[in-house]
Amino acid sequence: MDYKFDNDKPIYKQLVDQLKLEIITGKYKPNDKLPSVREFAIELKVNPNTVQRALLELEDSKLIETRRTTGKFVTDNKKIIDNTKTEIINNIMKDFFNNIENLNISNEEIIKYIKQNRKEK
Amino acid sequence: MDYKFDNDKPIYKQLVDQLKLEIITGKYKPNDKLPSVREFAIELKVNPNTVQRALLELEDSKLIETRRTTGKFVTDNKKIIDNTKTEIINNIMKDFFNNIENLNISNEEIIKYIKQNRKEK
Amino acid sequence: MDYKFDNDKPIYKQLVDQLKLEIITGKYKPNDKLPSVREFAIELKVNPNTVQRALLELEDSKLIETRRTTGKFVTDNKKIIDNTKTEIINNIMKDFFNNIENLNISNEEIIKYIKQNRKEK
Amino acid sequence: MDYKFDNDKPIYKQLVDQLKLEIITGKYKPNDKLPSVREFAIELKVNPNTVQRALLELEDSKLIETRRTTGKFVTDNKKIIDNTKTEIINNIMKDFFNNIENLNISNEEIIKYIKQNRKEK
DNA sequence: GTGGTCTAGACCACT
DNA sequence: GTGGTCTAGACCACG
Repeated sequence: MDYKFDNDKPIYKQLVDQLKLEIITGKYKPNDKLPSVREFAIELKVNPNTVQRALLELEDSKLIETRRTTGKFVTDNKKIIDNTKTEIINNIMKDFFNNIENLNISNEEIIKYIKQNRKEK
Repeated sequence: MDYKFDNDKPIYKQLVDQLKLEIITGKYKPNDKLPSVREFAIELKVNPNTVQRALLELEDSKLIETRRTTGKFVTDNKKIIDNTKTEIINNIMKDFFNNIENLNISNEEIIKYIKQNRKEK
Repeated sequence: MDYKFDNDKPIYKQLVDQLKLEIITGKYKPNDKLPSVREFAIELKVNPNTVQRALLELEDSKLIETRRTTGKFVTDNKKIIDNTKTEIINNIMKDFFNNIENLNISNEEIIKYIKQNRKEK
Repeated sequence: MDYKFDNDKPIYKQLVDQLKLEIITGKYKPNDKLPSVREFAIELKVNPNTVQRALLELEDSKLIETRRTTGKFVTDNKKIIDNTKTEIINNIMKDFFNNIENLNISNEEIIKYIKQNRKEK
């Protein structure tokens, strides 16, 4: 795992996004134990508080839960994970639609652009 | 014209984006005179410094130019406007591709989503 | 018996409260023998140290006593049990009064709320 | 205003509760500007980060909003404030009911206790 | 060893 | 001057 942070967004927010992604794509599975705050901090070379803040946000969104003194775990509620995934996709699409809204571009043109420029894996 | 600003982005940057859009979509045409900084400020209910900063950035990108004592005008260089448009579109698409990059979504699915959810005007 | 612990309070404290309740409500009667630390630990799926700590606190409050080599027993001093009960009730009421203290709610309203929402058994 | 913090709860949480109360009881009114983070910190003799954390939580619950560079303001959405008030009351009552649930106390007894012990203002 | 909280102090962008 | 972020480092309760 190799995270690089850019300067446009707060690190903790990038971390939230990154971890969300890893949970909804199954890299971290339900009930998996996350690395401890300290381990994360060392691995990512950031301050433990920064990690803590990111994990707090994930916990608020119910994607992870803290079991006292034993660590933090990915939720076992798959519905929450699925909902999160749908929500993320919808947000991405909504942002995208907003961005091109005023540019008078047809769906045809967008689709053409995608086919020409996006390589699938 | 009724702008609302959100708190996530600097106002001046939102202003830059808005004005860029109005130039490349032809709402402001080449050689049009822009409202004065003061007028903008009153209309948008923002600090004149904020307007000033936005216009400065537009001037840097050559989309507008200051003609001494008479005001600020949209460039008459259509190529610059066209390039800006292309650049904006490319950026939007790039951001979009980045956002969905790790979600394992095929082009097919994206196209389907667009057809189902984006209404053209 | 099926205990679930929440993460806001220390487990041992939740255990103390639970056991206190079972003593003052007569589920465990005076002179009853308690399960051993080990049995408790298995039944509740917690660390034996946690059980130990809870029982220690109960012993401090005189509600249970250790008889060497034979185990731990609920006190036979009914006055202690009664006092504990009164104390618990007073604490609950005191907390409750504190909580609503600044909300400008009259006794009338509280009583009405109770009548409407609390079903007795 | 004179806050004292106890040691049972995190300071930031006590601050959240305190401010919530002051908002729902109208001590801070809709659209009021809150003292700045730094002012709060000095007044309460805590670290600005602690204040920041509390205000963040209030913002999450929509009770306050941040207007960039100008400060933090009580929401102008009275519905949110009302809902918060109802929610707080319900939580207090729910906790109370839970606490006395196993004690076999009748509504009559509770009401009598309240009448005897709670002095209204 | 685990997370939670707090402090002190710094730097930054924005207006 | 305003809030936002981050670091370094400390202490605590819990199990």
